[in-house]
Amino acid sequence: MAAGELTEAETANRLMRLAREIARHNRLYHDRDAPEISDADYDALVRENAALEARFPHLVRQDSPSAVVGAAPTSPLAKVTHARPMLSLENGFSPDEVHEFVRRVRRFLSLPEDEPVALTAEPKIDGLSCSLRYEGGRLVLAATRGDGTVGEDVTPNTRTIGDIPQQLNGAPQLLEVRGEVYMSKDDFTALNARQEASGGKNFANPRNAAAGSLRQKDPEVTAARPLRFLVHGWGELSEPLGDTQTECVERLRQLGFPVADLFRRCETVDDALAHYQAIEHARADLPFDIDGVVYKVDRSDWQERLGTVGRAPRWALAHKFPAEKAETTLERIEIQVGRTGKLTPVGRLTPVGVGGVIVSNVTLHNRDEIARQGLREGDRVRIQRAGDVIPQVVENLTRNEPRPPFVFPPCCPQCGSDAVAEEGEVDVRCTGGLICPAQRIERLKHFVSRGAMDIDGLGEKTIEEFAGLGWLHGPADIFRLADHRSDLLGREGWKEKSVDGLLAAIDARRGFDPARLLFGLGIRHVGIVTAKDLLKSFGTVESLQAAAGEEGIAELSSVEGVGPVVAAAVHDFFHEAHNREQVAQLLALAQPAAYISQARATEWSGKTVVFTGSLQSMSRDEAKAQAEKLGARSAATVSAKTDLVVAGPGAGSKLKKAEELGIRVIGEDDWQRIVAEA
DNA sequence: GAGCCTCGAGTTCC
DNA sequence: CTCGAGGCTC
Repeated sequence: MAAGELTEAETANRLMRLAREIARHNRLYHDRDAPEISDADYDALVRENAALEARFPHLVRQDSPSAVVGAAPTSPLAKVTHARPMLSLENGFSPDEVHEFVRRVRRFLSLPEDEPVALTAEPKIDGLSCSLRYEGGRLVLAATRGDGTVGEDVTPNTRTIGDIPQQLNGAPQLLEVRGEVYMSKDDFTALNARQEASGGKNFANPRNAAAGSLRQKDPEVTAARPLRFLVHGWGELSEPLGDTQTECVERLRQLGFPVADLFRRCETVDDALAHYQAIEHARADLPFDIDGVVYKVDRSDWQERLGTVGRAPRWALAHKFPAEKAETTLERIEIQVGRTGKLTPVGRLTPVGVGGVIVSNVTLHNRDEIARQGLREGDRVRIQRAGDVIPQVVENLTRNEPRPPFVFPPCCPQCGSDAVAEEGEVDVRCTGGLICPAQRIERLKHFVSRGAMDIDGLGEKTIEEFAGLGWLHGPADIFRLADHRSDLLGREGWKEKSVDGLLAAIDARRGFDPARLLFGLGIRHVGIVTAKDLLKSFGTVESLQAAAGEEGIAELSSVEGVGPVVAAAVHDFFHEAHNREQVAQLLALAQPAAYISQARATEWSGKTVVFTGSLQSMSRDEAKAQAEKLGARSAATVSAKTDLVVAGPGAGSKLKKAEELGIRVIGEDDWQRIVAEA
């Protein structure tokens, strides 16, 4: 149906239908993650809409799909698990923190104070990280960072980027190059001008433009976008690239990868800080956006020893530029109720641009924070995006205006129960528990959320819809949704395909990971890590419940990482009759699998190692990190549970105790041999 | 008893 | 991503 064949009246009618249709597909895609039509079909609808609007500009609707922000879904690209995780970086904001970083490095490696620690320093480009895998010199796989473990396959798209070589000469057999895909400031401006001219959507900033351009299903779209690439690291390798970061980067440059002009080796912290200044100076004139400077320990062997903590390497630091700030008006203060009953005040702002995006909401954290800043509705405020992501109020510009203070509600705005702060706590909580509809619904959302049961097609909106119909009171009811199949089929937006898709997704979670089910219950202080720790000790949710019942606090506290507060929370949860009832139903309906520890089973998994005496070749932290890499734990004191003691010179009482208990004692050299073999 | 590290909880925008 | 709290180490 070409635009030219329609009369004006027919066009208006068609535009109305398109608006309705596209909005419905957006809902299906975003809220339910259960699209009914292919991306190509969806794109065709959007294109038809754009064509009609271009031809009849005066017919463009208030609710036009082209005006709705975030309307177009990004295509679902294939998922790729990284051979080695793509790490994030620790952030620092001041020269002090950079000095502290190097001190930490020295301490960890047991280096003397005067041992120089050379660093590399390079601009931190504001684009998106990408991993390029070359086998036999050929580009075989390109993936976005994603969550660091699993990214998206963008191989065909990266083949259209001129900076990225398709073929390497003299490269290692296996080489995973990592770097930043970005768009230059000039190209971004030009692209937006073109988008405007063709009626397409504007991008908020070069970063979003780069991300949107790379994550395209159709590589021809990517090809038409001016993307660039700069190398900054590597992943899996069949052979080392060099002995230092500088050498490795130089090798990659010779292989044909672009390296940032401002990449430098710095002999001392002061050199590095001077280079930071130089980069900050050059910032405005650089062709691309940057948000800081990245320092890395230059020596590869030290990088290796330093390893990682959490999801960041110990050998790198991102020194960020001060956050951009903006002024706006705090129009209203609203109170949200979370799944734990916490009342969170949220500020609604007159929308304002900060750091490349429009911000209209800001969290005000809690009652104390509002009081500390003297915030009231109508105040002018200065805001910034913390770590360039989460907006926060940094200053109340009109706090001296004589107006009454904001009154924090004494009751839950959702259920009317008392809202109180516990002794010594800053958070105000609704005391209504499951009486409170907000808490009930938030808990259900948590149960199906990505980190917990992760049920496809059961998003927040759907939970609200079903709870509103009275179908969901507790998590167990989710496994009974099949009973409502015919009712659901009668509802708008639910066709046979989407209903059966949802029911299949729920069925797929029977026999699922018990740790995620336990986490999904939403017991206070029990996140995914603690849930796993508990199951490691108790095996099943049933035995955990049994242990938590009578006098359970002591037994729970014996679990590593569980102290009196967490133990009491678990005990309290299972003490409540309706929780026990829900859990019983849930276990019967969902029948979670037996818990399997994720850690690789080695001869060291689960063993406890104690280091004592002074260690020569490594610091205590490094020794611990080595033990954890083997799957073992390190403890401070020798007890009957200790499996191995590593004793250095000067070991005293712990060594004696180990001998008394007949525990295996080895020296540092033997330990290093064990580590090297593993 | 103080300081460090890990984990949990809440939240923004796209 | 940040903040605070809980748990552990020294």
